[in-house]
Amino acid sequence: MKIKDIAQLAGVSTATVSRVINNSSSVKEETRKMVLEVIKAKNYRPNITAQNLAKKETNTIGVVIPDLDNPFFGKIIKGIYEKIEEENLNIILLNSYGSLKKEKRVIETLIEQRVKGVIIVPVAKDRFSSYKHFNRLDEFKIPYVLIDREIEGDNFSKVYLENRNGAYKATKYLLTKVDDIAMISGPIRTTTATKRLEGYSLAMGEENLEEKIYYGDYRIESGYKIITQIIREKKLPKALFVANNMMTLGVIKGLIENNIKISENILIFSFDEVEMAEIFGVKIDYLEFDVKSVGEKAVDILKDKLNGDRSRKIVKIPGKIKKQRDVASRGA
Amino acid sequence: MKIKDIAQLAGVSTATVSRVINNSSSVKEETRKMVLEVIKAKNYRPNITAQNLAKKETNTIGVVIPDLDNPFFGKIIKGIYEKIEEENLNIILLNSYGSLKKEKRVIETLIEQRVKGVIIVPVAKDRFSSYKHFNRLDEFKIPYVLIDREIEGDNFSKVYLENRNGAYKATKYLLTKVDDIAMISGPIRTTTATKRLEGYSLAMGEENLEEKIYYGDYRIESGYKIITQIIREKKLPKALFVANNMMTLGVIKGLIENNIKISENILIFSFDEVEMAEIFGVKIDYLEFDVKSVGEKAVDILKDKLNGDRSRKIVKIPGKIKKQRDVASRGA
DNA sequence: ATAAATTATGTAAGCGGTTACAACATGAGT
DNA sequence: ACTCATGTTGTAACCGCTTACATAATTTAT
Repeated sequence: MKIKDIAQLAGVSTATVSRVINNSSSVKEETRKMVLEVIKAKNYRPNITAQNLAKKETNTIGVVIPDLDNPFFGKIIKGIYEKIEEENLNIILLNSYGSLKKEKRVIETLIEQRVKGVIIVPVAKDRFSSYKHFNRLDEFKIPYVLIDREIEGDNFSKVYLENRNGAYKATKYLLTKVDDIAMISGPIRTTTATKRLEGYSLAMGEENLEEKIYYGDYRIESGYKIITQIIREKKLPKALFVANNMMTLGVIKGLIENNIKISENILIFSFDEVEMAEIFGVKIDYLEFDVKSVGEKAVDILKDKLNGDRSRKIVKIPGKIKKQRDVASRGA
Repeated sequence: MKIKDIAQLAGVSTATVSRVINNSSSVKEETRKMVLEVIKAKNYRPNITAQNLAKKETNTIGVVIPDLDNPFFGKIIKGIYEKIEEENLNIILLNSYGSLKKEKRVIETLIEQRVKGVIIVPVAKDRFSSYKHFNRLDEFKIPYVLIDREIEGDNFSKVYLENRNGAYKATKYLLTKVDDIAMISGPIRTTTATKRLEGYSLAMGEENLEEKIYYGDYRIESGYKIITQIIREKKLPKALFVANNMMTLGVIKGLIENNIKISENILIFSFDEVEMAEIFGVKIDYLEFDVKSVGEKAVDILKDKLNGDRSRKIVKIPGKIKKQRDVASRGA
């Protein structure tokens, strides 16, 4: 069942059918109705591939994520989805596996697909390693926006969490409680880690306090190892600012195993949300981000670009300090 | 830059270029090299839309999920992705939001896209409500496979977790420890809940033990409410078999809040994984499923169908009883 | 009533590829 | 040298839809 068949059945030309499908130029009300009836009767659906070819455009945008089953990215995808759904666009989802090589391949795929735009979590930390990929998109005039990870010295449009300021706020908050604050940082080769570290340093510096920094790699085990070592060496600070939620989980595990009471013996602040903590009765504070909005903002920017806006846009998602409800509620 | 341009530059016909791109019929080695050089030099990528139209097929499969940021589905998507990646297929991801109406719309979208196949988590519990959608796919000869949720009395190909037997195994396991086992079931309107309940009943019946069933709705709050009530009424069983991980979290929360020691005062068994438990030092047992393989198997089935296999395929993913490591490891 | 403007429709040329078919070149067999 | 099979290439139709342009039908203005 193609447009020609419908045209024949309705006794009109394919052009007319196309017009009613696309609501483009004027068609007599009577004709329109008739055509619609035939379409309905035959349960006809235009072939989007053909439409796209004829219109020289597609209705899909590419979304590139380094890890498909990470709920953090799930939320971002959700944000993207809800926004583009309204526009009748579709998502084609790709996994970069956090590898530069894969990222490159995946971008070529997106080019072949002639997607309308791209939203991507870049794997590279510095612009040199990934400039070329993104320039390829430029060649094909496919607009894109980077999300979540910053690239040092880039000039791309992007949206990400406020790392520096978030860490600063977090540390400032901790400083209202104690003055002995250590930090478990992410790997310094990542910009997120660097920025978060900067925020911590700034806040500590303002009070002329000594910094104590441990370097992890953003993963659970890393947080676990570090806290275990700290405990062994009996160097427990009054408060610990952990650069991401995964490492926080490792820290929590280590503390629980060693019977150290979180919030009594030590304050824990996680850079981002650890939703499970409350459920398990562990009282930590964290920065709460509207992660979904990362996706939403990215779509907004992409839409602007699709409308010809050539300016560079940067959106930082602000974090909100979230204090765990106190145990008081237990007895209630 | 289109195939014609490449042809011109290489001094051959578009047919020849197409041949080297597709590695279809024989092309003289010399010509092939030359064409490839031009392609490389010009960084040319064929337009897949055009290819698809000409070949009357697409390279995308549709994946419909009811909840984009649920890591459970994330794992399934990952499984699907890894399998289809090898085949040079792409995923177009759609959200049904667990709504029948949305599901219907989304299927029409997939039809318009003329996807090659569909993998979908159906929202309906009974076949009457969703038969029509799926028949639409049949009309367009688009093969599909249902995952995760069973539809009562259907005749579709599908892959899902072993609900009945899993629950049976779980209960049997608990029976080796205690004989006072209550169950928190999911909503009986879902087949998963019904099957899990059956498994529990069967095992209890075999021992002539009394069943004690509470009905929840698969969500955290529901588990929390139920356990709170049980505690208030002082009806705590020796063991509690909870029909899914979300409700288990609610149960854990309630128990912790009430200072009831899990595994000392009560045994908790979750139908599916609660990864966080170990981290937070909570000892529960659960059925472990290779969730990723749900996606993988679905792709296998889809591939068979694409190769013309018209048979109905059903795959049940087996669950493995996972006992939480004992606290012994703490001191070590 | 007639010209001009407007609306409704059809014709046919693309969109960027693939592929059936035909034509030509090459090498083997006799 | 001639025939035939095989390998290589080109021509052009086609995939299903959109749209510029042309034409026909209708309405509006005068």
